[in-house]
Amino acid sequence: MNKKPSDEVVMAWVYLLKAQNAAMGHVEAMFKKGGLPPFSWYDVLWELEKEDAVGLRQFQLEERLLVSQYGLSRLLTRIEKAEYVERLPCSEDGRGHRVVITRPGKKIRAKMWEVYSQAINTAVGDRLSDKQCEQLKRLLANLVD
Amino acid sequence: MNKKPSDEVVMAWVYLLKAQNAAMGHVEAMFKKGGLPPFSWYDVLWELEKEDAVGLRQFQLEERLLVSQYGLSRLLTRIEKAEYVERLPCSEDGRGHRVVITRPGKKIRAKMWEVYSQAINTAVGDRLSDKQCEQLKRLLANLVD
DNA sequence: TCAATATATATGCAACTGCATATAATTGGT
DNA sequence: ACCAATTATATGCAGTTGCATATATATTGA
Repeated sequence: MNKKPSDEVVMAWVYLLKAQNAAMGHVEAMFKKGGLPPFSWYDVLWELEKEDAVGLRQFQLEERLLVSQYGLSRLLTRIEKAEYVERLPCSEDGRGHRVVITRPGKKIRAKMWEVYSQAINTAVGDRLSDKQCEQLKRLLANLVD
Repeated sequence: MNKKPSDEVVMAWVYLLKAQNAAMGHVEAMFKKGGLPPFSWYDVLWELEKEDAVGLRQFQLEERLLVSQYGLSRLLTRIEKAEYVERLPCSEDGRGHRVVITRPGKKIRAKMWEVYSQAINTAVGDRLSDKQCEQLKRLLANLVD
């Protein structure tokens, strides 16, 4: 026999959905208003920029991001079409490639961060103190595997 | 000049995304494993079941749920095709209709809740105490308009 | 060495979403 | 009563996703 979740648990779940929805709404609205690429491009570009010229294999990116294998494959195809990343042949493994950010890619990432950081402030920073954010992070961390 | 978000704010944002992703992953996996309709159907059925025979106008449902107008319109079309809801003509407003849950709809909602409630336990209840859930809810409530 | 298995990535298809706009009915002002 | 503006809902289209599977290369064990 399975235990029913307490009201507290259910409400936490409900507010997790609501909060994520609201916060993501702010961020996406500001991205669109800024005429920027979709939100999902940011994380890819940022992970790649941190590796600079070396880049990352696709499966490494996959580990770092919240995206499926095929989702990433197609996401990269789109970002590549916009010339913000390149898929370079990979000498040590013929199946894959190294994905690297381009110079325009770095440029747009910086531009996106301008908007993104402000959006995070709108969605979170203006609503919670640093102390509360720290507390929130600690609680949420328990929900992540 | 715009203020940069503090590290605490950024980390709270990051963990909001991660936690939502992980928690939703658990729920969707369990729904799929149970051969149940998509997750999004649940809230619709539940809101309607609470109104029983009276039902709700589409715009009322829209206010209660986290879904766009056209998203809801098509969601209802799909749920209606499965015969879990009906769109009845509306005497007092010829533009719309009353949406009501059917008997099979109530049946499947109950079945979905069996799985859903367990999934919420897996995603949240097994990971946070009631006190922590309460705290989490309070913090997240600040992020919702 | 070679077949079996595992890994890295891509893709056809169907379902779902956003955006803009369409359609239809209601309301308000004159 | 009439027309403009507003409200309720639907839909064409293009873009995005999940699922299952395909393709290609690498690795392992006999």
